[in-house]
Amino acid sequence: MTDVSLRDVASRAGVSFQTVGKVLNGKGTVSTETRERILEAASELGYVPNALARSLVTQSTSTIGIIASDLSDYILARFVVGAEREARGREHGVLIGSLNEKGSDAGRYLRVLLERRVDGILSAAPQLENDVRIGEMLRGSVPTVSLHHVPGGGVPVVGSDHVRTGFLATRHLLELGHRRIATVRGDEDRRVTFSRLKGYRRALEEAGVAFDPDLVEAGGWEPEGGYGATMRLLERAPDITAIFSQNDTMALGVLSALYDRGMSVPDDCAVVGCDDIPLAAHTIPPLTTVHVPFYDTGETAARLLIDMIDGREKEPAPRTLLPVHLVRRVSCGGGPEK
Amino acid sequence: MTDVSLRDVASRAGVSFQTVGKVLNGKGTVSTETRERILEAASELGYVPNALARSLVTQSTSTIGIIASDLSDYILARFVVGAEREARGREHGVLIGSLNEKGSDAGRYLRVLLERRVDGILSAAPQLENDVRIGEMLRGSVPTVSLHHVPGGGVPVVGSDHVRTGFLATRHLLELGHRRIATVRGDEDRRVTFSRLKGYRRALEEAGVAFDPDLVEAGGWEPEGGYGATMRLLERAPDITAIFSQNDTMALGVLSALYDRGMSVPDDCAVVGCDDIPLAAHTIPPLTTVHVPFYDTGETAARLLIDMIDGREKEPAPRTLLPVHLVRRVSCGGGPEK
DNA sequence: AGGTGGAAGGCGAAGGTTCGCCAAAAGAAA
DNA sequence: TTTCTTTTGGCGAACCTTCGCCTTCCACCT
Repeated sequence: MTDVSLRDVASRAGVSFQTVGKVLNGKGTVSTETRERILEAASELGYVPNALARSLVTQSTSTIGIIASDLSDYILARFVVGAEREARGREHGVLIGSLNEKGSDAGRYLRVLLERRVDGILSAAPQLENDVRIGEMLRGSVPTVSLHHVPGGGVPVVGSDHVRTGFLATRHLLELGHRRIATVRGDEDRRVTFSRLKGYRRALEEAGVAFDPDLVEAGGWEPEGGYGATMRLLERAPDITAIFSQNDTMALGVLSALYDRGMSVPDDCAVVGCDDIPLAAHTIPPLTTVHVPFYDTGETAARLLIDMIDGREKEPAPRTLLPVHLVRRVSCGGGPEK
Repeated sequence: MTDVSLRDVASRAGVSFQTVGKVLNGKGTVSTETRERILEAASELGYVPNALARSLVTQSTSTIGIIASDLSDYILARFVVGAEREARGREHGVLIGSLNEKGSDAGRYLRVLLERRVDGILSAAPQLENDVRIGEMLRGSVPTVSLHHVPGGGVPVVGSDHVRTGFLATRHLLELGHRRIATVRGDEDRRVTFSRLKGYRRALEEAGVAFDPDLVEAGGWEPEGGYGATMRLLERAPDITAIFSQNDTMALGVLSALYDRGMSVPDDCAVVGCDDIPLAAHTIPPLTTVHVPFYDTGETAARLLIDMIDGREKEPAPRTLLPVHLVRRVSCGGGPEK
């Protein structure tokens, strides 16, 4: 790994290093003869341009930083993959950091990104949505796009329509004739919980079904929580005929609980999830759910961010919501497709 | 984002920029008085050191590059999270790229990493395990550690003991008294498939059960494949009493197939998976599986890589295998714990 | 008084690029 | 032949650090 520089190539080709630069970047005018001599020298020496030096002078690293929650969460990983692909397609590198659960290392990590002079930042860490300090930092640094709310605003958000997600799931159950529809919700400190709940209530209202707070139970996002919430619901309101789980992961627990209670899905109780993670298609029975376009969201966010960096996008929309749609499978009955 | 440099801080504090450098890096000797003046000026101006310029002179970026498969795969994501956490704990940044399925963009991406002068590379893309050209590139550049085989060798590999994985799963079934044990295997072009198959055969052999090629069926890693493979197995060998699925994802399909055939798990057929992905604990019934420490593997790989970069590790072991262990749940019967 | 030594801080170079500008040579027009 | 234009390629500066070395100043010792 003896680094070979423009100078080395130049001395081998018998020209100045600036001329080599011209050839390699296809700028300026150089005779075909010298050009070939230089190209040959470069390939013989195995020249690899030094992006560091370039960035230093151009004041741009062609790198975006992603601040992410735990990447082993499928949903987050999809965001990131979408964003990374888009960024790479646009000749941008991706510097990534996976935060701890509390997000308490976000400040330090953000600083690392700024030291490395990333051209922009993509925030994909919902645990930061109430963090005022981080919001402040994000607003005041490089161009930023977020996949979640940023306290204080000023940072464009790209996401999906969570209200509609809750609405579609609930309306589907209503259309199938259910009237006692329970919901297993996520954490109270997350906005998405309220949005999906709002969609649930809106659908009930439209159908003229009264909202019953007894039918809402916290499930904490994970299967265990879904299991426990279902058991409590069944205890409290044995007359429910359907459950809307505010994500597919909890729905796994919901299904387990119903199974353990000897209830058949969808006959004794219909279940609808949301997110449409891959194994939703492989639960027993396959889960009807609302598809949320995580990959596209990441892609869109990266596109917007890079447009902002390029200066192509001067007035980014403060919110971009991608559409969601219902995916009918078996857990609600009513046939796989309308 | 008007960048403020050492010079700016210096002129505000009335000293030379080199002195500011000394203070900020805690090197040299500077009087307490000037030090404070400098610190104050730096914080007033919001000085953020420029890692680019530093790297240029120190010839080290404190950055590792990760070449990864699709990050939305849980297993890969765990590797990456482990590696990233370890790297960050050791003050290293992570530049990541998620390859396409074929890995055909690996060459280009590798070049990007080299241009950015990463200090080392972590390869986590099994689709490259037969790619001779990439093997060549990896061997001849910066320090590298791989999570999969690299053609031509010369790159230390960190992984888990796949043979033992297959062995433990199969032995468990044998111990429970099964004799007709089928296995749903992964893709033929992947080494892990052969290793797990080898473990399966070894366990059979130790127990004095003859290997029957009819009991091996390809499942292509995904639930659909596991479903199809199970159906074919049931057709061909209706006397099987247990199935070892070479990953948990396919096991989902195995469970669905058995369910659709009206067979009860574990009474009519026991199922054991491997990998221990989170939802293995939440299938119906909960899946007995072999735990594979993906996070630790990533962590270990990053640790080794950074030790190599530091020069702390001169003769890395060509192979480091982390231990795996059986996790008993319900899908094999025999009680949750021994 | 002469000498020694340490603290404080400045200086110059280097690291590998990009970019604007200038000089020399070559070709075209007069 | 002279002059003008174009092509070709060199030059210097800038980007922001780190690092080794040097100077200055002051205190202390003999």
